[in-house]
Amino acid sequence: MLPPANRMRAAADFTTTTRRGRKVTRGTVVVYLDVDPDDTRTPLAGLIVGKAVGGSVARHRAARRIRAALAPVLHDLPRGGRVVVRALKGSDTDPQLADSVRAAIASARARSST
RNA sequence: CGAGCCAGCCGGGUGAUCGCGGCACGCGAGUGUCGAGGAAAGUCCGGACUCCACAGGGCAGGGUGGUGGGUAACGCCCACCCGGGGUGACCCGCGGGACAGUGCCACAGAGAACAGACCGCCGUGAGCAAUCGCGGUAAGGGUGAAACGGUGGUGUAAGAGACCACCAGCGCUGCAGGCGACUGCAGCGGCUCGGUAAACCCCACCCGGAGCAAGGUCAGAAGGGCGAUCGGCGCGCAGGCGUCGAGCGCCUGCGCAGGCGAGCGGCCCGCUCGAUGCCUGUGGGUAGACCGCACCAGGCCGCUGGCAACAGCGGUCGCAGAUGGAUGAUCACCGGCCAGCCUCGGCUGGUCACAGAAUCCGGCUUACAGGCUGGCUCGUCCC
Repeated sequence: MLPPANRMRAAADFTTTTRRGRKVTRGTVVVYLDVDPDDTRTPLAGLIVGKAVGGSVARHRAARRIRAALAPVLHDLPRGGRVVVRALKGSDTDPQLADSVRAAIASARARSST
């Protein structure tokens, strides 16, 4: 589970990140990354897990695995960083899930810094 | 040993690293402790709790349906009865009423609900005859899920409960057993009556509405407006009188309610509230925070009562509480299950179900890889 300070809770954060942020698709996940230089808060991360993933058990498993993959890379993000990860069908059983999440974030950072 | 019936239970384990939520303690870093299920599911019943309504009565609407018990309650559970199935353990049944009324019963068939006559049988008339007409009949054939009792006899032109005996069934009476549903025995009766109520309906009993986004607190305007009671009357219960009788009318007693204005949650009679109020106006909000929110119809053990469901008493335990939503991620070893190989004990590969709390309990229903325990029945063999 993510530390409380890094959890994205407000609906407004979700909409701005998915609209303004860099979008990178890898494997069974879609990552949106947005950096707001005027915001000095710690980086926030949020998840979108729809019914396409499966039933309640499958959705929770996908969310937990994505959060676990996200935890080690969160502190590398700059202040004001906003990450939203959307789970696609099959992500609850995808063995490469953690690699896909980290690769997508790295790719999005590389593109936004240019 | 084989086949089967019933009840209860488990439903991965251990370790390492990195994490999350609640509670308690601590100034703090932190420490300790607890952290998904038998179905948490479907949301189909029943309750607790909350708000609204609530004197009482009637109508409408919904539900339940053998009997007795259990329970906070139930459409649940237990025991029994009845009907059906099985050699048996045992299983199955939305199990009141079809002489209160109405409706419906396809196809086939001559005829399907005050039955009916196709073939046949019998009598009679015509005809040389084959055959045809008229009448009688329902024993035999045929149709159907179902054809208005069965067997034998008397009887007859042929036949028929037309009559007789026994049997089956229906109804009534008596006796015996049972708290009861009901059962057993005896007698009598008309001689025989269809099904469907998960069709309307009738009977008995039960039910106010909405739901934890219930509901409450933070939450607070200033200003303006709105007010009053003498009607002889209402409802229920009991008793009396009138009446053929009554649910009708009158009288008496007891209990409840109380006239104006406003409001009223199925409808009506009617009822409720009334200045800490209502209406208006203005400002804010569009699920924000906190409370509700987790210790109870509680789990386990023992004793007592009961066939049992269950109840009583004593002891003991503390058992999730999130809100973009915790209860996990990764790895190693072990263990199930399936397949292949083979030196019969291992190796290799695959796989480990259904499913994730959201106010809380009691049930029902549905889903579920694999496994364990106990009791019982039938068959075969041995002692």
